[in-house]
Amino acid sequence: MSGQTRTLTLADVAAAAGVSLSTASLAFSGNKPVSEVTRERVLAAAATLGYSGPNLLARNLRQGRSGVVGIAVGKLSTAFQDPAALPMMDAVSQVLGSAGMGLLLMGDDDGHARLPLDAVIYAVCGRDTWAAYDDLVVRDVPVVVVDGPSWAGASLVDVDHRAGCVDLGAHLHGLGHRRVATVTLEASHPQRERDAGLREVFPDAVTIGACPSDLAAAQSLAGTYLAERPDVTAIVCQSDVQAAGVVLEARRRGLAVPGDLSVAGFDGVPTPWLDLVLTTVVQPLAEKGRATADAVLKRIEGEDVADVVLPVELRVGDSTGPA
Amino acid sequence: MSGQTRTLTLADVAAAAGVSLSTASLAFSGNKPVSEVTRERVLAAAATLGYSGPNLLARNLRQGRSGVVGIAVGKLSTAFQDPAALPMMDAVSQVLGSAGMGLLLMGDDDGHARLPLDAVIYAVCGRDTWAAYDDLVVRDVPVVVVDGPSWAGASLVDVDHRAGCVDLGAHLHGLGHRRVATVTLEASHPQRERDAGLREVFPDAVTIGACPSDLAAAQSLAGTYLAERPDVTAIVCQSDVQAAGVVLEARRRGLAVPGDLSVAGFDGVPTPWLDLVLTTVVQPLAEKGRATADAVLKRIEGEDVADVVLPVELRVGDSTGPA
DNA sequence: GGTTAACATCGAATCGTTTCGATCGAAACG
DNA sequence: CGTTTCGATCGAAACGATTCGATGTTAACC
Repeated sequence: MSGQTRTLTLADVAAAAGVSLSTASLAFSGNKPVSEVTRERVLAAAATLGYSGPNLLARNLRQGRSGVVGIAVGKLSTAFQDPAALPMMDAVSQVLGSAGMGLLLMGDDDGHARLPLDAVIYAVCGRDTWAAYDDLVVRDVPVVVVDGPSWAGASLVDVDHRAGCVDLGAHLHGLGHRRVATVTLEASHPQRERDAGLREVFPDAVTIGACPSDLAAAQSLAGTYLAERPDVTAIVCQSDVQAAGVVLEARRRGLAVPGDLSVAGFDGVPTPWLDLVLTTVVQPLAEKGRATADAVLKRIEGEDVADVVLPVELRVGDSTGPA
Repeated sequence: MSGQTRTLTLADVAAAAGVSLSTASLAFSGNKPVSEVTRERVLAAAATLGYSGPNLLARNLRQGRSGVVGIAVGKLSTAFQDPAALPMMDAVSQVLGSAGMGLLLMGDDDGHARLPLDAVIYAVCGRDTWAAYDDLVVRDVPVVVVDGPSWAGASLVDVDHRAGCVDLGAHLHGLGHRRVATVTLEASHPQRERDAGLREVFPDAVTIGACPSDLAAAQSLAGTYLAERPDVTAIVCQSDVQAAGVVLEARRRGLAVPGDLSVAGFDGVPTPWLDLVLTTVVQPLAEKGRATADAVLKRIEGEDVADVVLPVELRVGDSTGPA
């Protein structure tokens, strides 16, 4: 009544219920059996007092974990624009969520060093985020890296970029293509692996250039290249979005796809701006996310985790045809 | 050497440095002045022992805050597919980040009730997330709602959807349009406001239907409508993505935009799949994000925050013309 | 009927800081 | 020179739970 109402604690509830502090704690957490009648008495007392449950910060301190996993994604808006990122993040969030943990976005910029994270995922990892990595190692925070490269002390979840591109190359070679060009991503582990895979089949593939997974960027890149009327019969892109851009641009210039030019992508994401099925390498995105989350949870429990490399699958669509 | 190395605490550092625990704490936090020589002695001791800084969970408990702000976004992949969401999130993350706070994604599904959040943002708030809202109120967690509706106890950040649509309607009316149709979003506060605004100018506007902010969905919706060869001269969409879909579909059916049909959108986001500038209502997305983050920070400090309604701006592009 | 086992409850220790209030010496002031 | 002020340091009290080990109490078993 008079004066500031002090914060309610579990001790207050215990007193009101006529049980010990420890019993009240058990009534809430259920970590050890409590008789039904006592539990109800405690919960009733809590309801009467208006106690809204154990203080989570106190629990965190005692248990030595925060329940929060960070995910480094570089610049937010860039990272999420990649349609391949979303299904993965979705799966991660779902698995962690059902384990009672939350996913915290870590931009490049800011001082997340001050947040108590139970683990960190390096997903669309820019070079910039590596600095923070050392700090995590010092603080013994488990790290899981998605899409390589492998770091000391970090667990790895990856897909077999290389094999996928080999398959794709073989497919094109089988169709009779001999002169192919490629649109790549900016330098990164997946970029290097995919390129290497393609070059196992076509060592002399022409690199048109690198650009982000962005429709307009790929379109303009393809535009300047196609303007020179090159004699390639196929263009392999390192993402479906790029491939879509190339298809649109080719058509704009009067080239039939796949009649005059075959185009292939990577990822296996929806391409709503195309009316054909893209030939591409399909990543198991959701599974990648789940594997990542599983690795995180295991690492938090202190278990060792073997690196994971998931298989990919070539999907032959309508965007590739005989040379 | 022998045995498990116990966790290092600030007390160990203090002892090694020959100062009191409280002084050691101050040396790290800088919350009160400490002589230069003592600070260095403490930091040196910490470095020698391999102490990686004060335990953040303990600090959180003591200070009564976690440094984490939740953001409710419904299903992750859906929320982030909306290009209008990203610049806002980006701004939120940036402002919070520079205040040393982190942004935690809250999906519909899971038990984020167990995480100690300092505040929660309801952004792309589905009906589903409301249940959790009551819980937040009980626990006295500040809530900021973006894009309405206003809830008891929550701060509000919004843009003037209604006025924007009135302006847009006036623009079309000025061009001579009298029969217009509209593509709306699923029921939500912005949806209702935008519709109401349009109907201030065109009370009899035909509702084509509702769909998510998704190119393909809008395209198919527009397709079935345009197939009936309606006599409308303009279609107003509640998002730019929808508008882009309508433009593409109209052209596919041989209608010139804006010659035969004017099309307008809402948001002011890039539409890379169009070669024209969309007439639209431009939201100040980054500012919306900043305002949201500011409100969050103030509410955490216990300050009261006035609701914010940001102005929008009509951008006349090439997708609308005389009726 | 005596020995175990299982269960419910309790008291006390612990998690590792931050921060309040007091102390002490030195500098500033009139 | 006596008094105030200030800065640096310290000891002790929070912060609010979880959990270990101990203590009765009752049920089960041969």
